[in-house]
Amino acid sequence: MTPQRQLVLDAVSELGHATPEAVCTRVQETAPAVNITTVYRTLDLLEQLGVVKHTHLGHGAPTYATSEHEHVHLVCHHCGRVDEIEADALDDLAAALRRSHGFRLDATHVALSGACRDCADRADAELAEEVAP
Amino acid sequence: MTPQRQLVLDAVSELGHATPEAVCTRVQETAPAVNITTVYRTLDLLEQLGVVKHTHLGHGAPTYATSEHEHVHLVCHHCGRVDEIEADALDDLAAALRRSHGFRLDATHVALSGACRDCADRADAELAEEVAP
DNA sequence: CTATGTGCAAACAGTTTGCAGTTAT
DNA sequence: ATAACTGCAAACTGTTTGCACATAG
Repeated sequence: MTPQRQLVLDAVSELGHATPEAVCTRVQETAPAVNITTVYRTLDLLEQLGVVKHTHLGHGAPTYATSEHEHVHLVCHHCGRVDEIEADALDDLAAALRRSHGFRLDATHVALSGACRDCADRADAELAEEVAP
Repeated sequence: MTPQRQLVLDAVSELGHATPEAVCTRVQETAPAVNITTVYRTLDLLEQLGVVKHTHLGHGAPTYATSEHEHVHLVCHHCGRVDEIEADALDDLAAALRRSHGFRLDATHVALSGACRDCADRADAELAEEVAP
């Protein structure tokens, strides 16, 4: 465990979900020479070791978090807001997919996409306005 | 509707889910001068018009399909295999998320990640071998 | 003639790779 | 001295942007 690796792990722990870029920026606050290449390599390594996991929240860069920090993400594709829910919220679906298709769902790896409450409400309001202006 | 746009739409229809690159390659078979920039712009346009939709199947480029072609995707993060299931398989989950979080799920926009039957079975077999070699 | 569409080159973000220098063992 | 780790530069994929030219209404 080199100093760089410790710093990367610390950064992931402190930041919650963070992109490699964000981790790098954080690490560079205390060790400016650390290169983004090292961050990528270290994140890969830590993931192989099972210490961190990455999640795809959407189009952009993935985010890394410590492995304890496991939940399903709901991302709003209007405003980008990210909510977290308990992983067991998808247990029924996972069981059904396994039964019907032999598919073993990894619910935490990819976020669910949709509209958050606020954006859904706003869309409804705008729709109502068009109908009766 | 310019010739380029028609070609892009045709390519999307014929290819099923295709990345912008793949669409471009297909279009260039009949119109070699068409640029990938035009493909991107046209796909955006067709999506605004509601004619096509894109889905994120994983890390790489998104795939485009005609809007009729709506289903949920199951991608295996071991072998990359993509299965399609009916969109209503997630209706219960969608209802639950809406009730509990006001979140309106768009089940078709992002694929569900996991292990397909073959890869799951193979992983099980390897695990058994380690225990009793 | 004005708006729209196109192609090209260049930029961009995110990520990976090759290589040389460094450090630990 | 051998292996592992790091930093840097360069490549790479996927995507967007600015600009000049062409076309159509």
